[in-house]
Amino acid sequence: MVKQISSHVPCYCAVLRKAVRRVSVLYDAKLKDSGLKTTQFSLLGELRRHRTAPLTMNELAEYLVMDRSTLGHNLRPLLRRRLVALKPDAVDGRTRRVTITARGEAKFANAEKLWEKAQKEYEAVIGKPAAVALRSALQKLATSDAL
Amino acid sequence: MVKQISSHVPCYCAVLRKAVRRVSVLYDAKLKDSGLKTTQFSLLGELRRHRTAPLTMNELAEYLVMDRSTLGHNLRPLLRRRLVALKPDAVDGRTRRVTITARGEAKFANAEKLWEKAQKEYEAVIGKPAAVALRSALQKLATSDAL
DNA sequence: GTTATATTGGGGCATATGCCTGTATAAAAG
DNA sequence: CTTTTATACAGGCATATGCCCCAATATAAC
Repeated sequence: MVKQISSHVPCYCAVLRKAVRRVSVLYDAKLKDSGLKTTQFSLLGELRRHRTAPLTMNELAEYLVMDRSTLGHNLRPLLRRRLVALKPDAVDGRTRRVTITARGEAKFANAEKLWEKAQKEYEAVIGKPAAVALRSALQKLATSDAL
Repeated sequence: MVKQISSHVPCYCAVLRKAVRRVSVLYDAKLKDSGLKTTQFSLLGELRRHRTAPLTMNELAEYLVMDRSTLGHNLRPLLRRRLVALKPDAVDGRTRRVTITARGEAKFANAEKLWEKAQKEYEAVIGKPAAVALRSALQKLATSDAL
């Protein structure tokens, strides 16, 4: 893209959404050859982080700051491709625990290299200190109880 | 929501997306009674800002930092509800200029009151100075040529 | 134990987002 | 003037997002 013009909009949400569109395009482009979208990459990453004690869908949704039904929808393509699996819980018949498969692990490892390039490019644009500070502010925002 | 837990994820994009989910829920909830989603409200606002000289779809997409096809999709529900209109350009047969209708203006004016409450609540959560600084950083990010 | 309440997740609906491809129109090349 | 190239937009495809309502299961109240 060239010579980006945009109104100076007062809406906090609108500006946030503009930024996420722009940044998502960057990350999705970098991840393209891996066959994963940014959301899918993040989802697999979260599962990887909880390999030893798989989360229920509710827990996973909370970690991802995502609606339960959204998580369900996002899991479907990954289930179809056997990158993740659902295991019925031993004690609670309602819950299913979400795990990353070996295929998923492999896919993630491959995508991680491309993701690092996206991270570097993002940092190059706004500067690493600013990037880290911004991420910290957004993390706080994303996990604020008060909202 | 209560007691939000979330991993400390290194991906700038993932955290940005988490934040946008969370904030969008707040704004959409506030705007609910207006019958407009946040994106629709922003879209109408942008049209309103250019009332006197309606933009082409390409121009509008650029202002919104949004893909052209995404804009087309987002316009469809608004066209259906007669909140916006497309006028063929006088000189260029390919372009269509997007305008907000009287109905759209009325809808926007009503939604604006609710939007202000969302803004206030958002500011209350993270503090007004932080909110303004964050918006400024995100605006820069959204409109950076380098990306 | 039976009933009431709460939790877990699924399915349907609508919008949001962007890619790729095609079509129509305009502008440039010759 | 015809051909080529560039631009503007539409449509199909897939994922992303969240709401609502519902069924199944579990827990609490009695």
